[in-house]
Amino acid sequence: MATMTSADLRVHNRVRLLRAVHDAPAPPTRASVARRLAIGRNTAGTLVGELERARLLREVPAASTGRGRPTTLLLPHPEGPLAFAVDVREDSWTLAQMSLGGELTELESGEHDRTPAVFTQVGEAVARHATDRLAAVGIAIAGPIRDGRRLHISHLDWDEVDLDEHLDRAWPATVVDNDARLAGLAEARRGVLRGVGTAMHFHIDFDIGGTLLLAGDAQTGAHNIAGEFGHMPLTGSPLRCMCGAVGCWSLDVGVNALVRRFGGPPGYGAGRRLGREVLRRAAEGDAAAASAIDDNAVALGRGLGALSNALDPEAIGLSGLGVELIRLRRGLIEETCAAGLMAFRRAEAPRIVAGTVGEIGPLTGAAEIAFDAVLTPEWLRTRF
Amino acid sequence: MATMTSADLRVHNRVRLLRAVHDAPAPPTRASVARRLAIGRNTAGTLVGELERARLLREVPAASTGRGRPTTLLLPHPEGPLAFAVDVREDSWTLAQMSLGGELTELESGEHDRTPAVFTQVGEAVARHATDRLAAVGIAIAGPIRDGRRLHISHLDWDEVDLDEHLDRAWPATVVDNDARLAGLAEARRGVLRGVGTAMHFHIDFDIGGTLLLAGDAQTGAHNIAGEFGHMPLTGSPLRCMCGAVGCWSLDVGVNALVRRFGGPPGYGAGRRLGREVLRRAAEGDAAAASAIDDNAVALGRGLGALSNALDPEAIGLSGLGVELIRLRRGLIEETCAAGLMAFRRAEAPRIVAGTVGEIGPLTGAAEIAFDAVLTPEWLRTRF
DNA sequence: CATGTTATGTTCTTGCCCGGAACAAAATGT
DNA sequence: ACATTTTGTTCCGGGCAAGAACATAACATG
Repeated sequence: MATMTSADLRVHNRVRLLRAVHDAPAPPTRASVARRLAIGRNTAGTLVGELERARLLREVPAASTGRGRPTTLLLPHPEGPLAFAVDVREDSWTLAQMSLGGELTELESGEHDRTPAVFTQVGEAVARHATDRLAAVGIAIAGPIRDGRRLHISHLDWDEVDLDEHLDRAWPATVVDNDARLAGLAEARRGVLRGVGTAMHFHIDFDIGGTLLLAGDAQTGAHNIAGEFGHMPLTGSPLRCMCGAVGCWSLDVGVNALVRRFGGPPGYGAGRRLGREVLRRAAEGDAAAASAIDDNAVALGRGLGALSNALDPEAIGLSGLGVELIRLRRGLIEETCAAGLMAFRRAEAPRIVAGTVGEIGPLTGAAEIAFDAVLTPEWLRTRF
Repeated sequence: MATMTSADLRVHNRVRLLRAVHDAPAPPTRASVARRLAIGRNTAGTLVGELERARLLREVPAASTGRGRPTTLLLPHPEGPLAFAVDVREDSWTLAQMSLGGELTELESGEHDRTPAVFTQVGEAVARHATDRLAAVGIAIAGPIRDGRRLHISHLDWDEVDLDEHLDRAWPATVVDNDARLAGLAEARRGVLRGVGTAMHFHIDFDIGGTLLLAGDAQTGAHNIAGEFGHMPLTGSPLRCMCGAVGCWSLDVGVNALVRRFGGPPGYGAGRRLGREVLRRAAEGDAAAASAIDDNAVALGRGLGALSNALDPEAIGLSGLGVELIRLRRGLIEETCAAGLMAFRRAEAPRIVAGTVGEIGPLTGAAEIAFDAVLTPEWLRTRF
């Protein structure tokens, strides 16, 4: 709750208005935003006028919907700020841009050599596409990012890579976060978890990562490394995990569990292929594959039940392999989840839902945190 | 982010000022509050004057601390609002009052018959002490409270008791919450977790309950039943828990685990005595008792490590039996916690700290949530 | 003991903000 | 053609916090 003078009030309302435009599922009208924010038509007129002169919004006549004087649609200004989003996966990366309102456009993608040199590569791509419209960059990385800079990515053998040493000083304002958390944030802002007050989201890839989502924001923890739900001993596995702990949930859920089961080849590209292969064989009736999928679903459900007792979500989103598991084994997941719930919770169990943002979840989330840095009083002040 | 007119600004700042007085560890001076809120001395003067006329604050000359014109101390007004707090335990209850600033005074206590009739009893006690200063009542109850009204308390055999049927219509504004969560809230507001951005707190009694504390607020979940961390399968127990799930952490941590180990008598009063007895015998060198304490500490540490991976707290508070466990077995708890942490977290493990609020934690937390209902623009408007 | 220093309180002015009222404008419905 | 509905626009009024200047009450210094 920051200090407020009457001048700050204007800034505050400008931010609210821009945030309303950004968060709307479709471009809203000036009149609807005024109603939504509970401000007068006169005030809305003033605010929109200022934001248009600041090249943040553009007004175009709206198609009339009935009686009454027609109003205008609020669109991002053609010279308005853009957020860049980068998704750094285990062997490739993608660069995209998002404009106010959430429209995402892919700009470029590439492979990388699994060393931090990828950041130089990405930096060059950013420089190629950057214009003076670029306001902030968000980066999604498949691993924990302590304090927003120190990377510990076991599957790339990055133990404590300091991001600041790899981001050129010429980089624009940059925020970095974990891909699973950003996938969850994307669902909370623009997907199936929109409007849910308390939600959990899990992104299931090789292992399982996730985030607690409260009122559309992802919980980060004290060192920005919250969300490693996959490294809790929820399913009784006796194995030691490569994270250093024993019995991690991730040993039983995700592609790695399938790879271990079928003695597949190591290596992440190969593992991903094997994962798809197992899904395909299960669909064709292969009993061993089906049983592996069953085990994955059961382990997933057990963990979801346990975590629901602790965090009481209204809904649980799943992405990555989780979408397939819901499609193939919804009943099994829900049953095992219910079995893990305290009895009195079972009547009102959390909804388990498949993410709707899809593979661009991390990219979308990265763009959202970049915009979060833009839609602030501080940034807005630079524009006036 | 609510609507704001310039008139709301004044209300907003009145709330901020009162909140600053309430949250301060000791009565603050007018000048210090002005600095803290970053408002001018003139504005502070106006605000304090208004709040004094509204019988919310009283100003008394402050002892001078050095050079400069002496300022005034901001104290609760002698006719100002009071919050009542009730702690309903398994066989007894306590009623206390809190004034602005956090001073807690016990008013009355009693036994009860383990039926919801306790609420009638408590209601009569509240009526005995209520004056027109009473602004809100907070109640702490040892069990989950779904949606703030439906109670599921297994050890009292309350399956789905509707609180609204037992709270007389004449009751003042009342908020109800779980005792473990409120104990954590008390530590976050007035105890060892004050100022910690992300914290977990666990109240260890017969079993273990807790809460995630974010910026001094307790996470409630979608149905107000978050925090049942004790009902996650974190320690590999094969037993079925009376909650309906299997392998709950609470089966291995808390007084119930000691009772089961020593085949002690059922019943909560007896269990509590046995718990103290085991602690005493362990202190006297009894090997079986010491081993039981060890097992409790090990199970506690394992769970804390697992949960820290997921939630990344800066500090973990413990109350109830947890205070004794820290005193007797800090090393063991920290070791097993570290073993459950992902390796890269071990260098910066969460601090494990004993609560400092003590047995009045639930009562203090209940008073805090009652004051939370008072220190709002809405309530304040009724006072002007 | 007189004077300077420091921190705070008080008063007045100024710039800004939002809401409300009244009116204008642009569409639909009859 | 005219009423109705919804929105945009203009102007005014009440209100707020900041800043400057001054007043005040303590301590510090010699």
